[in-house]
Amino acid sequence: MKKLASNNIEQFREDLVNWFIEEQRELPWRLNKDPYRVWVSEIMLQQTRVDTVIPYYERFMEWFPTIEDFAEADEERILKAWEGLGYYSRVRNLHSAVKEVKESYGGVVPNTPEEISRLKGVGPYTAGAILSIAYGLPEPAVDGNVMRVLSRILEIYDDIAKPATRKIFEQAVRELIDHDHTSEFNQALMELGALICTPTKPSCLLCPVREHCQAFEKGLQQELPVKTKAKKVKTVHLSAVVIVDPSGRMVIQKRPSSGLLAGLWEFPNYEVDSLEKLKQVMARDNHIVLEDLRPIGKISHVFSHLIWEITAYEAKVENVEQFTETNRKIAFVRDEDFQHYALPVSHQKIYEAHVINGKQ
DNA sequence: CATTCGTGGTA
DNA sequence: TTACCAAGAAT
Repeated sequence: MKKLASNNIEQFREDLVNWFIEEQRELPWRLNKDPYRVWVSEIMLQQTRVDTVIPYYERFMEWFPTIEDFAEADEERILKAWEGLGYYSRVRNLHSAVKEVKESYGGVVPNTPEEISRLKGVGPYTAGAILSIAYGLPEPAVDGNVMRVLSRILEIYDDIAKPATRKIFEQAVRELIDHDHTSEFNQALMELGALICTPTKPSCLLCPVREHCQAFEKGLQQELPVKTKAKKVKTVHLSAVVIVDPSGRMVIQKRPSSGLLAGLWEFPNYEVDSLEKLKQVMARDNHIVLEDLRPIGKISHVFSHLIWEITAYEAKVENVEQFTETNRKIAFVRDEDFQHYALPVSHQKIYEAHVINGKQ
């Protein structure tokens, strides 16, 4: 790793911060520096694109304008606020942490690294982001953008896929950060990564700090950062069924409170590969006989580490209340109730297939 | 440290 | 179509 010459650090800070002040995007979480608003934005932005987050963030702030509003919300409401964003443990952890701030910190987001890092869902990046953006403290906020940008500027070859590498970049930021403009400096590194110093084909000729960049000087932009490849994911075949009765009620069940898609609702489903096996399993486990059962579609759900290949069925029964399930909460809902439950995208597609099927 | 945790966009 | 990616944290 090369270091910037000490007499150039000051110029680097000035070039970077001035560029950010001039060129930053207008984003809803930049309206003010309310620590709660900054906090929510940082949680939503974890592994999630800015364009995706914007509408979720604006609705979230309408539903829960203050820490008190969110602390008082119930689980179904917070999951509904997050429906479609992914990584649902984020909103459960945020809810737990916000309640903790209300009860233990008088509703004021703590402003020390030790205290803020104790909050659920607040890791090294988010702690640094809130402390530097909302409170002006000179703490590093190292995300994927920052590692990419600084790997190029400082010619750092450490593998950014390795957890230990983050510490290298945190130390670099501690040496570089502008103590008088911590918010702008940290956001500028990320904004530069998003707008100029992109993963492929960076716009170096538009870069405000290319004079300070080792990779630009040596033509190494495409070689950095170093990042090892991820392994490919496995596939699981599922059969899911929309059980509906003459009154229009459907059966949904709540997923466990931890693990994949925790706490979301879904149509009953099993890891079986045929209509007959689905009937057998549901007769055994749910004490319901599905006689009028037919396929309505195939849905693929791609996760980070897993793929579901779902065969969707519709089953017409006399009374959905025949369905029992010992391990999970269940609900019998009509179309007008359906919107109050948060479902994963694949099960929303199953519902769409059911609706389309009914119109034919 | 490696794996688990979503979703939609893009080359 | 495949692979990678996008303001990471918990386990």
